[in-house]
Amino acid sequence: MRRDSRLSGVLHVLLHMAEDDTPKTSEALGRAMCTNPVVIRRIMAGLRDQGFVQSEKGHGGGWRIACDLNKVTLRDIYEALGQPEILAMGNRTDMPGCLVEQAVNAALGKAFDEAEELLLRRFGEVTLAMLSADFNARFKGQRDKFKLEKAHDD
Amino acid sequence: MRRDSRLSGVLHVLLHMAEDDTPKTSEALGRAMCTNPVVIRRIMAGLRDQGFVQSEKGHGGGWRIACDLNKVTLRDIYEALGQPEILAMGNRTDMPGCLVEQAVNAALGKAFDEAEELLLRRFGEVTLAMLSADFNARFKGQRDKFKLEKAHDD
DNA sequence: TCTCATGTAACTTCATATGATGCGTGATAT
DNA sequence: ATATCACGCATCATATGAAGTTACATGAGA
Repeated sequence: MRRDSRLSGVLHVLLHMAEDDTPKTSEALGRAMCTNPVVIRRIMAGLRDQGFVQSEKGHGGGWRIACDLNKVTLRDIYEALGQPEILAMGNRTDMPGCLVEQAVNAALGKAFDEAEELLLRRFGEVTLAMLSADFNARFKGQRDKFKLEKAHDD
Repeated sequence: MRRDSRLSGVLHVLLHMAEDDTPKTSEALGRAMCTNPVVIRRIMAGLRDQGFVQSEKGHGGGWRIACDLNKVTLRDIYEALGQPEILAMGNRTDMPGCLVEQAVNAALGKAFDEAEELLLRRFGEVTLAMLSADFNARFKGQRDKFKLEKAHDD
């Protein structure tokens, strides 16, 4: 079962966009994501419709953040992507009248629902601003490490 | 994203097998599951290797339960299937060195791990005996309902 | 020894996600 | 004005993996 990495990908793009306010073309974002510009547009379409990003045509056009990073959570982005499937497993439904199947699906379905709910709850607890802050902390950490290494060279 | 229903399917088969101790052929189980006998064998192979079921060749052969239903949980069956993917989503890993990707994957990965862990924990809490009991309760319920309806006809 | 049933490997569909192409529309620079 | 740039979108191509199918070998019992 191949895993869907659109959410991971679009967050990657958003964080790159968050670093400065200049519009980024689909082509540039596609290069950064090792994918096709059309795929970028396809993914971003949902976010644009929800007002999280905006796009401009023509010279100097491209994509730009259009929301408060403190207000938008991973769950919002997940939903803007069209709520892709979370679980790779599911219930059989070939024989809805079969009591065996009903018993099995009841037990599995409960576990599935709980896991999905937990994941969405966690998504709802993380804002884009938190992600961006984490990135900047990592960036600072790496820079300091680099400085330290350089200091040792002196 | 098409959902994997092997776990649901194999539990269905096991519950049918649990109803009586006569061997069931792959062909009969395949009919009950609307699938091919070879698919049944393929799925059951893992359970056989773990000793949860046993198969016999030749006349009167087929599949039979070979474990204590009280001791075996959904998690055991899940593992006997080869631990199929639980989540349909995952992290991008195209650019492991990218700090943005690290930040994104850290946040998502934590949520993913928690959801998977919860699901497996729930699986571990349900035994095959519980499923079978639930089925029998449903069966009794339906029979009583049927009796009641019949009583009204009189 | 004939039939039945599993054990496997190899092959064929089939569904779906992703990538690619082409053309239309609007915005900006010259 | 018009040439260029960038998105919008429909459509087609490709790749991947699960499920289904076929074929044949092996072993057990009638």
